[in-house]
Amino acid sequence: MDEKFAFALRKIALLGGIDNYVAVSSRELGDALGMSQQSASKRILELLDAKYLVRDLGARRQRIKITDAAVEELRKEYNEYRRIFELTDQVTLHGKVATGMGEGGYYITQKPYMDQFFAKLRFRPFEGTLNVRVVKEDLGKLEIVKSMPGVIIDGFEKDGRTFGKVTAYKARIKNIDCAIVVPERSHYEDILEIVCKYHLKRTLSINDGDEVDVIADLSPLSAEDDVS
Amino acid sequence: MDEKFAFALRKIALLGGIDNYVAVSSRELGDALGMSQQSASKRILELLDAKYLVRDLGARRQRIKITDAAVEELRKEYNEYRRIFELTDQVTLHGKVATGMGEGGYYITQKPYMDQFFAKLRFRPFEGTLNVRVVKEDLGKLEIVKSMPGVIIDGFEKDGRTFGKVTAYKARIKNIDCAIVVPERSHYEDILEIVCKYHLKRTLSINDGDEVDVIADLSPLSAEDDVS
DNA sequence: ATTACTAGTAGACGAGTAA
DNA sequence: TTTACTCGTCTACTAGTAA
Repeated sequence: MDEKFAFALRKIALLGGIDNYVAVSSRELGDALGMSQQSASKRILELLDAKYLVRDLGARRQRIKITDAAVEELRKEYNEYRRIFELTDQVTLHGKVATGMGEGGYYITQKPYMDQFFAKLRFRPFEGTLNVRVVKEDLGKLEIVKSMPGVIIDGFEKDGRTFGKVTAYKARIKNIDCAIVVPERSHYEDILEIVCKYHLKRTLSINDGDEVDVIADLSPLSAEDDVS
Repeated sequence: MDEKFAFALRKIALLGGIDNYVAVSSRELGDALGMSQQSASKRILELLDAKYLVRDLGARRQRIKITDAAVEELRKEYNEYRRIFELTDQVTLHGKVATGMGEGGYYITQKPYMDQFFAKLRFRPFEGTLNVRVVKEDLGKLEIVKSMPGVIIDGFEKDGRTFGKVTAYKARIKNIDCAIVVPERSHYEDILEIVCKYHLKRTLSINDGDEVDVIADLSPLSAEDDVS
């Protein structure tokens, strides 16, 4: 997204246009943005065109509201600031062990994935992933983790089927090294898929529904050290 | 600050240039900013000129670092995002009762101040302010409070002496209504000066060094309702 | 009051290139 | 390889003004 859009959307959000329609004239917005009424008017039209803003153009005063797509973009910037000011080198994600769909395990145990895991993360995953449903309050932290570079596990083709690229992030559960794996096109936004050389449920004596803390390692250096 | 500066500084901070010199070529920065090497080079020169960046121009690779002034600007934007995504209508500031310098009380009991307090906040302050030193972790929240409009108490002149503008923010301590007052040019960055119609120390039985929570009211509407 | 068009201008950007 | 100059283009802005 264009940075000037983010700037305008942020100011509109501060004026209250994030979950309600708010009456903001182009002059007022211009003042908030440090620009002329004309330019603010144009900016509003651009934001409407980009579907970042919806408007209720009344007779006297327009009322505007930020769309979900715009909130998402703003949250990305917010997460950048959190990375700058809040986070050190690790993030704790709290969640509940979810009933695995099993499918994740099928994917990850494909040999090309396994070989890359061993080369890049130095362990061969146990055949099966632990699924953790992250609590709502920590979804923002999860977004931050996903915004990090991580370790890229390349995709491949086999028997005419495409296995997509996967990003892995070093992590720990109760001091056991593991990795959070995020398929290129993951559908479950709040589910962590975790791979480990051990059978985590057995090793840690945890069952579906138990609460766990997953500590994701964010230090970029640790992900970079290559096979010697 | 120019928004394009903030954008560049944010990306440099994410690349690690916030508390260390970091090697970032103009091409790398250009990639991060979605612009050409030439433009990124120019942006760096502009930031150096504006004292938002310092540089160690080595033979092969330049190393850059963000200045404190730039961090301050970034923190302002961070606080805007916190207001958007974190805060509801109140902020709790934790701190310790500090030994009052007494001077705050002298200022606030000036009649022109007192009259405005009564007109705008509906109470006459007890002659004396309660000083609370906010814990380090809550200084960010304090900045957010100060970034809100608040209630403006106009300055005045008396006997050739200038009494500056003061901003007041509605607040509560242990359910007693009070106000945080911030002189236009306040020197103590971590000290809250609190005024109340009661003698707070006596009423609440608190002494220097005691820990207190000050709940600042951020809802903009409550500050706007005028004298009827 | 508003919103938003047109026209003119300043400045932001990238290509080419030097050091 | 770097950084950063000049220069041409194009875009983003404001002023004037209409509706």
